[in-house]
Formats: sequence, structure tokens, C-alpha cells
Amino acid sequence: MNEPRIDRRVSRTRRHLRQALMALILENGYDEITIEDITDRADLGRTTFYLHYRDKEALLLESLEATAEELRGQIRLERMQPESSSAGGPIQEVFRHAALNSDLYKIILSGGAASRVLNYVREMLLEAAVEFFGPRLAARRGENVPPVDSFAGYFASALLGYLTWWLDKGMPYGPDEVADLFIRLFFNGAQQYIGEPSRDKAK
Amino acid sequence: MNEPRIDRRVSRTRRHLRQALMALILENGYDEITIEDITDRADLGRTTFYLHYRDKEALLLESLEATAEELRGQIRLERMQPESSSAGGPIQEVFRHAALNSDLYKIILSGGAASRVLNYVREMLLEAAVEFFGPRLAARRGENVPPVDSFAGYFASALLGYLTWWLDKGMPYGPDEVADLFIRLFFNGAQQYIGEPSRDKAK
DNA sequence: AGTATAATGAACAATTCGTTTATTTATTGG
DNA sequence: CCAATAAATAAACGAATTGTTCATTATACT
Repeated sequence: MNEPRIDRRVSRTRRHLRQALMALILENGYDEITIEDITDRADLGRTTFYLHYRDKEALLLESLEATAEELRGQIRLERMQPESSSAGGPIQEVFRHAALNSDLYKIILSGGAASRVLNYVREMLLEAAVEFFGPRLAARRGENVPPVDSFAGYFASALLGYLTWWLDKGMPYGPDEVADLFIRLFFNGAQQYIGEPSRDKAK
Repeated sequence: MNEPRIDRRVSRTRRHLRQALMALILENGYDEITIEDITDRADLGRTTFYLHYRDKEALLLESLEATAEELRGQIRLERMQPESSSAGGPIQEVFRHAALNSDLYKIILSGGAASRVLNYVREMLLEAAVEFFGPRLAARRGENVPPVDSFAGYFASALLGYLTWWLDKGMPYGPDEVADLFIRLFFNGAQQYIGEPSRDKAK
């Protein structure tokens, strides 16, 4: 098979652009950055940018896509080796991956990345949640179970939001620890910790 | 008390600007909009904009502030009249308020408003959560209760995210209904609906 | 009615964008 | 190592947008 093998200059240029964008977002936020800022930082001509990407967003999306694929790989892999090493389920895997790539995660989740990028992530997670919980909920049809979309929406929202909160606050608690907190809250609920579900809910 | 009473022209102009911005965001998203788009829509001179606001963001923040204050008022009021009318706790109140002001909520939460605006909302909600849950958690010190910040972070994330999801999907389920779904998931947890907390959690 | 204040339109320099062009430089494959 | 190919470059461009100033006109307040 003839994979065209990418010109060394191309991969080098793209790598530099990606790194420059990420560094700049962490310094000043997404919105402020101009194309020239990026190429200056990457030590490239401004024209060169347009040979590779349509705009800032396209560049960011590339980093995102690559990282998401990596995470999916990790989870698949972890699912293969049933009880290996320090395994702990997909949620631990997510928090660990976020800790390792915290720069990119921060950028996407709260660095003011273009809203389309964030929505893209939301949809990705939502899909995964529907796929994962769908069958389990279906198995209990009739037991006053919430609709799948609502359930998946809640899960995706809670996870994404909690991840954002954790990164925003500078990652207090280690990844496994925070994953554990999340799991306890998501699966067991808050009631156990604070008593009444809500003033009137005990009707 | 001499409140200077605002010139009729000023309040009219500002109102037009606010309305124009919201309409435009709903049509094209936040980023695309130029100052001139806004003043055109509001039928005002471009220069006039700068007599009132520094930039787009300032204008949006004004709408946000006003609406947030309104919501706080509703909740306070609802808290006063213990079991009146169709009361249902602050969470119902939030979803109802969101339904009534869904345009603004959509804009802020997923219309691609400036990230600073969204972060502003996150912090607001986080503060409220700490204040609300802090004492309740403190009362159970020592019972393996999660740290307050983590707990509040989870709550704020879940609520904000779930609200976003609900609005994004075009508000399936009525406000009271969706508030109920949220409360069940948040307080009672997901375990009841899907069984195992997580493959390995039953260690 | 008379004064104060707000809105206006024109004009401005400064940025940024996205593209085109001709030229130089680096990489690949033989 | 050489030649063919592809990539990077700098300069220059028009078009948009921003934020400001200024003189003039319109509107609201008392």
C-alpha cells in the first residue's frame, strides 16, 4: 500500500503551529490570538499558515481530534486487559488522560475555545453515553426509568462539567481520587451526604 | 435620595441594543456579529454604541446581570411563601426561569457567548452551591463526606450542563418534569437505574 | 422656551484577514 | 550527489472591522 508519506517540512510546520496555538491560548485565551501571533511564535511566515489550515479553529480541531482518538484508544485497550495493572474503568481513564493532557483539556473546556469546538466535544461524549447506557436502561423498561436521552444528557453534562471544574481549580485531588468522587456522586447520588433530597421532594 | 432618573433616550437606545444583540446571536452566533450589525439592527448610528458600551461583551453582560438578579429574586420570593401555589424548590425555579427566558439562556450557555461570560455564570452558580451545601455537609463531618468544593463543583457542573443539554435539544420535557429528572439523578444517583456502579467499583 | 444632553454621520488611523505573485529553500527519489 | 518536486517565504493587495474624534442635528428635561 502506498501511503504518500508526509513531507518532513509539512509535519514539522504543522507541529509547530499546533504547539504555538496551544501555548498562546494558555497565555492569553483563544479569542485574542491572531494568525500572525501564531506564525510568529512558530517562527513561520504568515502565508504558510494558510497553506495548511483554513483558520484558527481548524488548527485547534486537529489537536482535538488526535487527542480524542488517543483517549478512545486507551479506553479500548484498558477494556481488553480485564484486570491489569492499575485499571479502574473508563471514567478513571478519562481523568487520567485529562491530567496527562491538561493543557489541551483546559484550552478546550475553559480556555475560551470556539464554541463550535466545545459543542463538538459535548456531542462526542453524549454519543458515547447513549451507546453505553442505552442497553442498560432498556433492560429495565417499565421501572420508572428516565428516558435514555435525558439520562445520557445528565451523565455527559455532569462529567464534562466536573472535569472542567477540576481543571479550572488547578486539579486539586489526584485523577483517581477525583474520578472516585465523581463515581460516588453519579452512581450513589447526593442524598446520602446531605439528607433531604429537596425541601418538598419528600411529599 | 436623588436617583438621577435616566434620560428616556438612553434607556431606549440601550434596550434596542440589547434586543438587537440577542436577536443576532440567535441567528448567527456570537462570534460573527460586528458592532455595525448590532447598530444596524437597532437602527442606530454605529458611534452611538460606544457611548454606552465598551464592546459586545459588556452589552451581553448587562442582559445577563439583569436576568440573574431576576432569578435570584424569584428564588428568594419563592422561599418566603413556604408552600404556596405551584412551588417546588429552587431547582424547579431555575428550570422555569430558563424556560421563560430561553433565548438568553441559550445564548449564554451554548450560543457561543464569550467564554468570560460563561465562566462568570459558572462562578455565580458555584458560589451559590457552596453557600447552600456547605452547612449541610459540615453537619456530617467525619462520615466520609466529599469535600465541599468538590461537592459543590459537581452540583454546579451537573446543573449547568444539564440545563445546557435541555436547551440545546429544544427543551424536550417541560420545566417541572426536567427539574424532577435532575433532582432524581442528582439526589438518588444513577445506580438505581442501571445496577452496577462501574465494572470494578464493586471491589 | 431655553438649556443640557444624546445621537448622528463623516472621516481617521490601526489591525486583521485572506489571497496572489514571484522567489528562495528544503526534501525526496533516483 | 543531482535533478525534479514540493514547501516556505516576503511583499503587496483590497476588504472588513475596530475604536476614536469632531462638528452638527435632534431630543428630552425643567
